[in-house]
Amino acid sequence: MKENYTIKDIAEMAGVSKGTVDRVIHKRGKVSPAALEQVNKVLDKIEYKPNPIAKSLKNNKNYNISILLPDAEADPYWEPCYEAISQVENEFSHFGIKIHKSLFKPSSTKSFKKAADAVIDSKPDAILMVPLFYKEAENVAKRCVEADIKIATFNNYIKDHKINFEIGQDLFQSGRVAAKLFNMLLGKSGSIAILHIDEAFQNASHMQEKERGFKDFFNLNKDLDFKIDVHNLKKESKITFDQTIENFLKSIDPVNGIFVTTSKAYLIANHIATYTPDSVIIGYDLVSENIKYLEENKIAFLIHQDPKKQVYLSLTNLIEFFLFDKPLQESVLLPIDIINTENFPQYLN
Amino acid sequence: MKENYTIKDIAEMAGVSKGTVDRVIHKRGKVSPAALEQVNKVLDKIEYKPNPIAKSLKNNKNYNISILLPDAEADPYWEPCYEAISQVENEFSHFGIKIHKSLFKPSSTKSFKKAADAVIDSKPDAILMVPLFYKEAENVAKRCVEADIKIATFNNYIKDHKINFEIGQDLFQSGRVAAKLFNMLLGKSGSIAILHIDEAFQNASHMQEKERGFKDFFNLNKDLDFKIDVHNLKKESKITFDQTIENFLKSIDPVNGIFVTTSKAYLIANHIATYTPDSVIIGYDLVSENIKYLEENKIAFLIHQDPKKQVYLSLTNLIEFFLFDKPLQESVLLPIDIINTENFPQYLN
DNA sequence: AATAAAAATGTGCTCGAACACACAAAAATT
DNA sequence: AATTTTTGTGTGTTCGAGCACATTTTTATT
Repeated sequence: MKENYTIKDIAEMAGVSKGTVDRVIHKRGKVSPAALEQVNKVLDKIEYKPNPIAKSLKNNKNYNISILLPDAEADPYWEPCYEAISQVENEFSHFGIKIHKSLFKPSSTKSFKKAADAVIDSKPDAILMVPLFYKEAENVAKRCVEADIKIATFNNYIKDHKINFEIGQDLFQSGRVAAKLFNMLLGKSGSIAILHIDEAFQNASHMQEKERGFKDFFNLNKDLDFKIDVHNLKKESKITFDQTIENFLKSIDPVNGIFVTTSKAYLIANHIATYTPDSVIIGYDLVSENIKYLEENKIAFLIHQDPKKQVYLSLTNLIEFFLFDKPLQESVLLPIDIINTENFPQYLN
Repeated sequence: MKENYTIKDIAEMAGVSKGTVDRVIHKRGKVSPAALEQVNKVLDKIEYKPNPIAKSLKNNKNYNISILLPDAEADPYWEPCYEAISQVENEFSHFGIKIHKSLFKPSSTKSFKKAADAVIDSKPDAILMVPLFYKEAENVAKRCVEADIKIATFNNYIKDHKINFEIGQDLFQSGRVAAKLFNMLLGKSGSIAILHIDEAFQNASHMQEKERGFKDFFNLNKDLDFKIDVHNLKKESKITFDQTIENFLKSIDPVNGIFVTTSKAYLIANHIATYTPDSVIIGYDLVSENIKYLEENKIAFLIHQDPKKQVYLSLTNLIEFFLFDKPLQESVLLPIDIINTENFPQYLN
């Protein structure tokens, strides 16, 4: 019963030509009521879905996808995204897919705007971007809709109905994951410092989400008694980032746990032995310095946001939409991976 | 430079007809040395890869893939595999892909053999199987090669070069992951019971691998001092499985940790409060009973083997191989996911 | 040199969808 | 009733690869 019918099959069954069937399917009119009924009768009986491969061949278009993402020179967190891009390029270049990478400085709104302008001007079929800057990203989305460019985001969410595909992690929940881990490691009480460490703070919303989730966990578990302090750390002028961190650690009382909401946990781990040796550190992201300290047991856990997978899935979703009409899943939430010394290698591929 | 050339393009560039180019590419002979040189000169200059979509359309074959897997009635661990199958069926039925599910009893070699015989007789294009029974699975692989059927495995590995695609987890390493988690939760010393709980033990190799990894971790960390005991538990006749467990717990001294190498951790968690209330339990797999006890904090962590993803990736790999000549990655290792109360929902999709 | 055999080369069709275009039938206009 | 206009219908081509078959060219044989 579940065969794959062709237009020709339907034409024969309805006693008309394939041209007529085609007009009915695409609602192009110029069909007599009698013929329409004949064809619809057949279409009701069977389940027709055009052969996606034939459709794609006929279409025979090249698709350009532009990716707007931060320069990994500024932050190695983005490095795995580049790998995903190369991988997708290799897999799909012979399907007529061209991918163009456009970098901006994660600390500069201006740099984002400039890159975005150029990318939109080049009129690609789709743009995949990291919407670090809310307002500016919204503006890009708006202009994409106007220019009939599909727009997708990864890493961050901007709650904007214009986005055709978005992928990322539930940051609030990832804060809760970290909280639970501390709870298991430290028991029913203790002191924890939440550290927001970043060069710049234009885009602080993701840290705040993690903080909210983290606190939420401890607030809802009434039998837990934790003292939680929040600190914002950014690079001070004149001294190095590392020295900024050192000064901070000198200034606080030792704590049982340190939750670093960014990928900069290694900056803390570097000095932990000296200033607060018994603190348990939980941080984010499998950047090489973090892994180094994880292996030295100076970082207890890392939470993995899998930027590579985010890019890979974004691109393949867009490509399969273009080539084979696969519907775009609007919003995808990736698992919140808990990483220790023993399972990190498998996440690096 | 990086354009997608067609056979027609090459024919023009070489000053021959597309038929000749085709013969050169497919090494079908009947080409004069002069023409061969002309065409090869062009082929060296450009990078030709036939349009996979056109190739697929021309080919226009239906592919049958059979899956040989345990009945989820016997063990709910396999349930997510069924979801993956439905999902792939929906996504690819219009590409001419047909999937046939064939179930066997995980406790019965005979049942596996019988199902395998029927499946091989039906001569599908590929068979995806769970090679629970080493010898029998090897035999299936051999017969598949003879019958020109692609053969893939998931969940377990049988070290057999005949397998075209295999996917699973590094079980030794997953034992180490569990060990590290106990280390973090229990500190530098303590007592841990390794429990192999299963109805039957024909296929005990995966438990032993986990045990080996687990012990390996503690052996290599000389500053740790843990007493580790191993217990095999299977259903005794006359009494229920649950009572078997209860009797066992009654019989042992309380331990600090319990490592369950199968998906049966819930059977232990059920009685933990009564017999060894301070034991930390780590088990495998997101079956619903396990999740229930995870949420009640009776199970500390679960390790996720993602059977659904295994099936999904196996099938899509085979399909893309058939449809678009994508090379089969021979051996895939999936990440070892650490699950707690806060991150399990994202893994269930 | 004429003919047969072999080798090389080009043409044309197929896969299924999509659409342009030619043609036929019905309806509207003189 | 003869014509133009509108509406409906079928045919043919395209996308690129792959292969069957026809045709041409070269080589071998009488």
